[in-house]
Amino acid sequence: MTSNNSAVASQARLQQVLAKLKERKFRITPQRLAVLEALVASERHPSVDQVYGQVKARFPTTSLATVYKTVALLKEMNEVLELGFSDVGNRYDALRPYPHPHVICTHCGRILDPELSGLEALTEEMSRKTGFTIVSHRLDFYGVCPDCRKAGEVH
Amino acid sequence: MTSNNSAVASQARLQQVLAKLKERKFRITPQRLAVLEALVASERHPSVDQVYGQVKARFPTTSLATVYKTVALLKEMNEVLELGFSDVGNRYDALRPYPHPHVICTHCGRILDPELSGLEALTEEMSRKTGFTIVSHRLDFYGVCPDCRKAGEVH
DNA sequence: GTAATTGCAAATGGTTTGCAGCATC
DNA sequence: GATGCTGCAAACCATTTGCAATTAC
Repeated sequence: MTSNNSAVASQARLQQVLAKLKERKFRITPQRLAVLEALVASERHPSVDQVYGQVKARFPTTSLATVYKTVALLKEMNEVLELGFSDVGNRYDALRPYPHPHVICTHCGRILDPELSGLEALTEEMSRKTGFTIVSHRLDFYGVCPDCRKAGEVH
Repeated sequence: MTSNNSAVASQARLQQVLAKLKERKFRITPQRLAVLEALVASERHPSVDQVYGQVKARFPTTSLATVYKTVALLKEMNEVLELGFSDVGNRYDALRPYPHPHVICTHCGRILDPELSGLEALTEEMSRKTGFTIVSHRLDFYGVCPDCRKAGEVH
């Protein structure tokens, strides 16, 4: 069921982004479509290289530069969220292209997107204490996921 | 007073890091000392290039590579916090080398380090909802600081 | 004296760019 | 048919690395 749900969700998201591209009179080329599909198909916050790998499987002539250009275009349209990690480089989230919290497992690299109810209060506290008008944020937690912890305990 | 206080604080911090270097039998070269002093003197979360600039003013022969190597050493010793920004590159904080929240003004680039009381609760919520053991985090808010907002209103 | 550190120059790796040819609209 | 897009190769830029000469201990 989960896989069906996310397949449906990514289909909807794909159509949404395609509509915005057309609206802005950008062309829907096969390469662009493939990049978009790869981005939207994954909950995994893929890297450009991972996207490139998937795209090349279907369109072997596709170049890495085209993937970069498409990602840059989507970034500019605010249709993809870029997550820069100094150790592991840039990751992308085209399903939720707005700031949201992440938890990253430092052992297996998995990234989850939990909902946190306390974030608004924290933003408010920040704004009150500094006088800043807060526009955006980045919140990542690092730790060990239950699976990796279990695996570690065995030894 | 504020400038005196921070001068005292950075002196103390400098001695602390020097002690740890000696303890680990690392040599205190003039270049290393200058890099350390530059790092510790600034509340501004400087880049490697900015540190290099300051160091070169006192030791013109110093190379950029040496600055990188010193920063890498301090990073490995957990005596400096690296803040990677995908747009503006890496910034360093040797005064508070542990995870803590930041607010970045998207207009003037200023970075503040406020204390947030609600962060522990949020970490706890995250841990409870995902089952992760949380080890570390990264929390940045982006917005406009009071000064820049005022400047903007004038026009 | 010896092992660590420096400084140089070359290498690296992820990303961007210029441009000729091609494909979408 | 015109304009935008692709793919290639070269350019970029921050960071890292190899190594001979230097220096802290």
